[in-house]
Amino acid sequence: MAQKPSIPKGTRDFNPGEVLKRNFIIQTISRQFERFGFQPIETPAMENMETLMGKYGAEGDRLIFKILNSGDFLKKIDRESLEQKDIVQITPLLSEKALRYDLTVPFARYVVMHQNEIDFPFKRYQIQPVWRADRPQRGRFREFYQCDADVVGAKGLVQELEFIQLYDRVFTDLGLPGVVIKVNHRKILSGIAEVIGAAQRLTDFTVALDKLDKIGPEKVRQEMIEKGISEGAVQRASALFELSGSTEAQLNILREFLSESPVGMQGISELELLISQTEALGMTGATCQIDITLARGLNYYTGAIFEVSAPPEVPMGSIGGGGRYDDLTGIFGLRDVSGVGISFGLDRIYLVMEELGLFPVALNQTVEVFCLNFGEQESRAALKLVMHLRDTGIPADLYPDPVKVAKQFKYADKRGFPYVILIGADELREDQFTVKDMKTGQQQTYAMEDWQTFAAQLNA
RNA sequence: GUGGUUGUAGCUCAGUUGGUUAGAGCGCUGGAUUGUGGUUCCAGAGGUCGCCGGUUCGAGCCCGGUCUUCCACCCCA
Repeated sequence: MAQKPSIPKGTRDFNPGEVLKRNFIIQTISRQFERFGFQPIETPAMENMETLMGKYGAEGDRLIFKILNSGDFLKKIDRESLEQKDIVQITPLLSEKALRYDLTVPFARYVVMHQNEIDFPFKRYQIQPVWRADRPQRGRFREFYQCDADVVGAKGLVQELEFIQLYDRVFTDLGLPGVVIKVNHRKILSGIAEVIGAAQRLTDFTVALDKLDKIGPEKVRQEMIEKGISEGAVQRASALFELSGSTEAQLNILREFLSESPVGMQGISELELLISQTEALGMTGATCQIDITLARGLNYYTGAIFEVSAPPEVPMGSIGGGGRYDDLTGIFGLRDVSGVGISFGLDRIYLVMEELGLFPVALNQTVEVFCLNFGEQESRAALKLVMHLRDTGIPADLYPDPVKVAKQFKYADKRGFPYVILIGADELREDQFTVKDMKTGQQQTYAMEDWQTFAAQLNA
């Protein structure tokens, strides 16, 4: 009995039209990555459990897909640990591999393992799927693609500057308007926490602050207090909740607020430099603005942080993010390697572009010339012509069976082929071929030896 | 992980207070002078109503479970 086929929750099939559009995005991104000097690498879908666990916080560990060991793994587990039902204790015995959760941690592992072959500073890009055991929602999948570019072994602020330019160029090439690149600096956040006396609760503070534009100042205050930040501290921070105005004005207020915090002041001067340099360089489409509420959950960031929001008319959350992490490879034993990186969320960019109708229409027309099949003799002549066209670089195809002409035309129409070639008994006899323009319906006959004339017209 | 939501033909959906052989549009297949598609006309195929169990004389409809979809949290691309 046939079973009804299905695929796991949060995963998708991609049909030909979708793949062409996804490839368009991937090609646009990777072209710019290469133009900016990044080199491609790939890493395995699965990593050792220890490589991933503990890198994304307690919440992240829960979302890592674990791979069940092969063989009689239950034999190794004693009755006692089974009966205790302690997941944390038993998991390492059941599973020693997991699907990668992002591309940054595998990259850090890669850098450490290949440190002797790598010429630093190393600029790499990587476009591969990642997996998260999240609950699927719109723009949220359990299998999705990240497009990452990172530099390791470079401390200068010029890298951050380059990443803002890279974001700008990619979104310009994609034709996605209204993209805003929000920047902040982890040291500013540390400084604020320090000044208000909540340095111990930096993560709780930033996570709550990050929600400001979503839930409003009142709820943010509430959440901070619930997380154990003192009312006095929250009160002091409140002054920053309504921070607005020009970049200049915001920085001035921050400078005053953080004057007692050397760390905070350092963050301000870096951010200020970044913004002014970006303005000096100019952008081709996107805009760049300071957002001190931008926090980004991943706690390995230590310097500038970026986040790219979808255009306001499409509710989608962020379509990219990144930042500087001073010690990502430290946990794998390689100290003092500073890194900066950004990521593009392919699947969300796809949804945004689809919603706004921004994909070039020409993408789905793969085959340009389609030859009908009138029988054995005729199709042999047709195939010869098709091969000539293919060798000229024109995508051409031949219907495989000599079925009814109406059926072949119907097929050509549905596939959207712009030109149909007929070589029937008449054409074969006269050594000719007839071309039908499917849009206008007009037909023209060429001598077989003049096929290059036809090919030249297509390319014109 | 918490709370809610959805599931009927390939697709989009109807289906009255539980009551005979479950419908529509689109799509699909075939036909309307065997070398002409996208428009028209005619005919046809296609469903164990997500799955498992329960209530009932009787369940697409009620109840429980499960999977799936989408949404809000959490978190994030």
